[in-house]
Amino acid sequence: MSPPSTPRAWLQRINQDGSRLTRPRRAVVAVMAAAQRALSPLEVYDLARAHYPRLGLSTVYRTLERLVALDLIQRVHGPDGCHAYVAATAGHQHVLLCEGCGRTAYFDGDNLDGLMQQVADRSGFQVHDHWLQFFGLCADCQPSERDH
Amino acid sequence: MSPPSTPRAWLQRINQDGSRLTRPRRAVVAVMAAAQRALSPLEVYDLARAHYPRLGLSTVYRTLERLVALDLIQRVHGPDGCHAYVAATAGHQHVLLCEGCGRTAYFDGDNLDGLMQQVADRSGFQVHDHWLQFFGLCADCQPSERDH
DNA sequence: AATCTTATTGAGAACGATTATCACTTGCAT
DNA sequence: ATGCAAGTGATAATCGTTCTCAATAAGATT
Repeated sequence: MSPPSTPRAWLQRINQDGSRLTRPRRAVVAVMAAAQRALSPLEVYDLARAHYPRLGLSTVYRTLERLVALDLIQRVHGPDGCHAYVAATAGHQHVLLCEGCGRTAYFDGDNLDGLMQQVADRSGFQVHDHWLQFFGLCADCQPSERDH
Repeated sequence: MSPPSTPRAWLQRINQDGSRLTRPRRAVVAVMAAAQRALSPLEVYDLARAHYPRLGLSTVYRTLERLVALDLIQRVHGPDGCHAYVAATAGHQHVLLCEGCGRTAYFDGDNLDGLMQQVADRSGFQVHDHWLQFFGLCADCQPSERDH
């Protein structure tokens, strides 16, 4: 049940959905499936025009929206921007975000069900979703001891 | 070391910082110190004009920014908007957000240090911050069994 | 291959939220 | 009371996102 990881598989999934396989979509998919980090719509636009120069910005927005709906990508919220997107992973995973370069990784969280239940009981809230995100610096963005 | 909870104490803190105690600031502080839920800048603007009608919107933005810097309020990120503010709490707390009305509560999270360490070891990231947020419906926003 | 239908597209306008500008005001130290 | 720098608000400028609509092209049908 893992989301497809190759552009080819993404395109199949789009097709299954009844959507057309257009060149603009191929370009956006190529970029998002290859991205190792969270990208803003504008970054996607710039990168995708390398594949298909007459791509329009509106189409990037529309396509990102659709890829989110298909669970192929997900939106990532950070302290600064809140409109970056990365390839999604299987199931409910938690995001680890590099504040230097935007690189993302996923990790399995602790089981938070107990805590959710406890909080629900105490607060009277019905808790039905959660975010757990870690922020830091990836290996490449850490100042090495020597550099100092 | 808990942040002050009365408007009076907030004003003292602003004063200590070397900032002037102006009427626009008093109006914004009055609103934020009383708010039980996350407010957008525009909402703050509307509410604060009840206290001081010739308040300008720019000043609201500037004041919110300053209150964040003083740790009196904090920015809350939600699935939809990312520009709402609530009164901050002592230390590192986690946010519980009502998706119906925006009401917020805080809870003490599990100790995530172990998980952070584990993730750091596996990923090579230096992890130095985290977010844990729960989303749900507060008691008032839950559809009661009868309403169905 | 030619045709048709309709989803999709891109250019540009429109929009809403945030930030910058700048002459004027006001807190507050003197 | 006075002076001055911090702060203010009206307005303009800017940014990211969404809307509009005529033109295009995917893919089914023949």
